[in-house]
Amino acid sequence: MDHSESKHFRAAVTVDNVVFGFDGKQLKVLLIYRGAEPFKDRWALPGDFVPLDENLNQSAIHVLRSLTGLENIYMEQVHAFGDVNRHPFGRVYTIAYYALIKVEDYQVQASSWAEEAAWFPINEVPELPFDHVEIMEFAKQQLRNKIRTQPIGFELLPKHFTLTQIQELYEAVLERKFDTRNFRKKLLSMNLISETGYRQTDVSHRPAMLYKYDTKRYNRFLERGFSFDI
Amino acid sequence: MDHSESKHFRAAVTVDNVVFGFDGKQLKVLLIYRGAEPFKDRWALPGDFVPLDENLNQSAIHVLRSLTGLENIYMEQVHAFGDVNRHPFGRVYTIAYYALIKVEDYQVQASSWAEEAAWFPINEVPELPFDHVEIMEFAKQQLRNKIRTQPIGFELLPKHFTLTQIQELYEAVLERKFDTRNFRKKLLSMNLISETGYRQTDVSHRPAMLYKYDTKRYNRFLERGFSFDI
DNA sequence: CCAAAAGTGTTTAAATTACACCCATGG
DNA sequence: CCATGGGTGTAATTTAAACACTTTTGG
Repeated sequence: MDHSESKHFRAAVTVDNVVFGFDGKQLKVLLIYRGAEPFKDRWALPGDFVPLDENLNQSAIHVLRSLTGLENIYMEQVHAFGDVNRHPFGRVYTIAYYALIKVEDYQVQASSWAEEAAWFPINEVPELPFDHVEIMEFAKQQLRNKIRTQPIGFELLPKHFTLTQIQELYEAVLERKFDTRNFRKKLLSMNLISETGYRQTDVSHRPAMLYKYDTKRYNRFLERGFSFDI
Repeated sequence: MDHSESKHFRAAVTVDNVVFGFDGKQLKVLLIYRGAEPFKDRWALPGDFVPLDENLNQSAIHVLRSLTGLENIYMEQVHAFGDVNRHPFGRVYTIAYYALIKVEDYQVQASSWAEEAAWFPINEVPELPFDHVEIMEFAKQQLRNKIRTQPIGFELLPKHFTLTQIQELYEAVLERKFDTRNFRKKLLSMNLISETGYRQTDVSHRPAMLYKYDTKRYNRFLERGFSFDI
């Protein structure tokens, strides 16, 4: 008996990606201009159907690359959305993923049925189709929870970074300011990062020390979680 | 054009529920004895296909009731699992949910295609089919994360409870002991619970004060999250 | 009066907060 | 020499941790 013909095998599954980008100042989100139905000619989260022969997690990565050109991005699952009428074409579930990347490290290039791909400041996104507003809110909340309990943020900075860069990242994501001294004290006391010995060059002020992070300690923290209550 | 006939609408979606039960001493998980293929005659998480006309979250509740008789249980989504070969019948995604309930408050009764439904101590579960081991681990981890950042646990105790009951719950979930004095100090300082004025009766030792929780403050905490680092 | 669990305070250590000025570079 | 962001320390407060005995009830 071919179970694929049974009454249950009539659903479709998509992935929707919430790619947050940090440009050194503010938090942005990557949207595409849809060149296909439904909701053609609308800005939306980059998402597409999951092929039947592709694993879910893999598909999120592929869909993102296909629509926006972004590659080698670590994405984390957020939540599954499955209301009956969330998609006009039928019963379409979506699994949302999110990532946080450094805007200037990646080249965004719309392709496939995406006509454009562009960054929007997190507080200035256009009206979104489907349940994409809800999805974005979920992802934003998860990003905030994550950044407070996991040492996220290092992997998305350049290999060598300044303490100010990390602080600005945390401030952008959590939408609050930190005291520089206390922030550095806390960050350094975790021994997750160490000086490279190099400094910034060509800046018209005192050049900042460049740091790198300690992969081993970092992974240990990832497993156990930590508390970034500052 | 009937999009439901398109190549993408050939997937099925199930929900799998990880119901943790607390019996006052240890943490258990609810399994069913499968009376249907695949994996007939095996213990497994209570899960089933989501009907095409039912919302995902609703379905988790219905499936649980249908298989185990459990009603009025608050369930939270854990994660979506979607590897290509996770199900022998075809492309079947599953969305995992979890709940934490008090064992003695509910009557478990297998029905539908479940032949039995029973509680297993969390460290003595039989071999599980599908990717149910992975799902359970995910749920366990999420429960632990949750209990440390949200005041979970009150809603699953009786309306009036003793401080010792809460402490035992935390100890069971987090698998560690707490100092009674410090635990109480911390819990009471949050002002989430208050004395009812009543005490235990018919216990052959000093009767404990019964507490209730303050729904308003509780909800405020739920929104903001909190840190239960003790 | 015995058993069993409830209940309670203090001291020490650690973590967090608040806060203001000098430093190094490019132009 | 000016503008710019980098960089640093200490004191006060808050929070967490360790730790042992008395109380109340039923039997």
